Amino acid sequence: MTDYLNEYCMHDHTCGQLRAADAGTKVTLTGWVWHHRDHGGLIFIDLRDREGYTQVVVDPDCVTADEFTAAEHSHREYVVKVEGTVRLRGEDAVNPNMETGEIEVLASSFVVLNTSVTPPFSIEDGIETDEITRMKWRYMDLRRPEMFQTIKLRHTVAQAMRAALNKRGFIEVETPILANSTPEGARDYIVPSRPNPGKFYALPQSPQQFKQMRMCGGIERYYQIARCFRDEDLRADRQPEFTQVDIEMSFVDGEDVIDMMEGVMAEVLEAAGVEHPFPLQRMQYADAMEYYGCDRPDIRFDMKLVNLTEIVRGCGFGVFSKAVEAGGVVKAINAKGAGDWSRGEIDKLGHIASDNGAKGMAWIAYTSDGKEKSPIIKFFDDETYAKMKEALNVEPGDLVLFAADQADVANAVLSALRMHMAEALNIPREGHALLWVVNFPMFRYDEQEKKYAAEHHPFTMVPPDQQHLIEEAPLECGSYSYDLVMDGFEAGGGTIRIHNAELQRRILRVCGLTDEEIDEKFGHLIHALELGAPPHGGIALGLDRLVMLLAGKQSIRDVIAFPKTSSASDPMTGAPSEVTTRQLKEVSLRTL
RNA sequence: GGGGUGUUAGCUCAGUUGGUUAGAGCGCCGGCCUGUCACGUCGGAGGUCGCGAGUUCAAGUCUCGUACAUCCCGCCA
Repeated sequence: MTDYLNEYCMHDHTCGQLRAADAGTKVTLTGWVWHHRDHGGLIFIDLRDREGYTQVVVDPDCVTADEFTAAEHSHREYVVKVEGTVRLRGEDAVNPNMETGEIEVLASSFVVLNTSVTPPFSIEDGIETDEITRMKWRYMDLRRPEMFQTIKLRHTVAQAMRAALNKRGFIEVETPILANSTPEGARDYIVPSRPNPGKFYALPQSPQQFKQMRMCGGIERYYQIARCFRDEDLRADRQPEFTQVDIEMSFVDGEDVIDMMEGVMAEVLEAAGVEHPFPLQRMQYADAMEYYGCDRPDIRFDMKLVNLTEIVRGCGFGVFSKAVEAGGVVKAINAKGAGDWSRGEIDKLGHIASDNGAKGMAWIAYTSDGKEKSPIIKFFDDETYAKMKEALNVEPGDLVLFAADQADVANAVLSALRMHMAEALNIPREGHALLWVVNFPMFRYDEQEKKYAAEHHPFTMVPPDQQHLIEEAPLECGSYSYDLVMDGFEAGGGTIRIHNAELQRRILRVCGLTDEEIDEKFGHLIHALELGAPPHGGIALGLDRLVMLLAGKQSIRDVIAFPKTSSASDPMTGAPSEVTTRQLKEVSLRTL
């Protein structure tokens, strides 16, 4: 199966390939010295390449004196070529922990192809070396088997994606990296244009507009594994440059895109060795917010949010009743298994609430020996308290955590607490759970900018029966939108696009753009819509996140061959770095 | 922009109420060793305690500032 790896190169077998059946074969292996065990008169070397490792035995009776000396001095990460004969190990010497553990190669020739200084860290799986050290010597990190497996999984997923899309008539088309700045959305990475002093390109945040143009260009089905750039602060699941599988189709509605995508995902997951039932669950955006407090719920465990607003309306506990009076909500989660936590442990959860904008966090603990502990029980009358307990399905051993605030704050707090408690209580979250979250609102109100902004993006189609709401009641206006959610992460998101120029103008006006700005920034799009744009829609999948989840990694840095640190720098190459005054002058820039 | 945590040998870490010469494991270097596979064994080298101020008779330890890493909030249509 790995035979193709043995063509056009110095070796005729890989280090992961030889088995008992190969005994007696003369072979040539190349690789890195992994472990080196020198017994004085006999040397064992575990020779490693990307396919695995094989024990090489260097016996002074079988090689020249010079070769034996070379083997004695071949320490970690030396690159060597070994010729020798495969032989079965003695019964006592078989190593069941290695795939090639039944055999070893007795060297008849030993050649050092390159030496290595002492590696900065061990090339082993499961190391706890600081990430900046791994990044500074990223090529060393990539030699670790688990890193190769992850990078290979990424390749497998990308190729399965391509194959599935090719089969369905999609055409891969590239779009420009030097593109135009977009007025809304993330901060752009900008690139000065030398022939156009004072003007700049922007690196694309996504190929969104190009793919719509492509539909207007009659391609009908397009995809691209596209690099996207956003100059925003980083997170464990966010890098300044990342990869989207960008997909767009013509003459479709939302159902068509979802159906197509499920077919593609089924094939991708199969290629990645993951079993998952299809069709996928669909959840309304409103339900996701109500029961999970976020638009990307991890449904591998329960602990749903319980809405107590009506039960506590007008109750004696001022924090709750006032929140309701102010138009807010009171919601709670029941963390089963945390009822015996100490007051100190519970109080530590408060920072999660304050991090997410709440003023405080009320709680009631039900100890497993039947006691109730809480600073707030005394404020409730018996009937209210009984109703709360019933709604929360309270049993001994439960810890109930409350949020009383405006709905968005309460949801954010409880969603964060829900994830935290799942982690803290070690609630099983094995395997993967994919679902669609559908029908996002068209707009949200941006408190900072004091204006409406598109929840997904401003090119999203509004259902015909709701288009009258666009100006009348923007926040009540829905959209044809769908996110693919996996294990609590947004793995992808898509919409049906607007293909009517006037509707597009109306949306952009609600987002605060004047007609002049619309013509200036989106004139090309408006023109395209006026010139026979077909109904179209699509989706973009976050390849890094998808692979991160499939590989069971905590960070997308682990699935990107050369990632950046949280300050968007690369410790290996030193990027970003200063440029010469001359370079700046050429692009008509000067430093402050 | 804000908050949390961290920075001590090549790597991972310990370092007490401030007190003599800053330790361990792994790795590295040298010796011995023909069946190991985390080989064993004997010996050795290796430190501006992130950086800069300050307090003190005395700072790895206390204070302030700063850099970097990482997690989170803001931000990410």
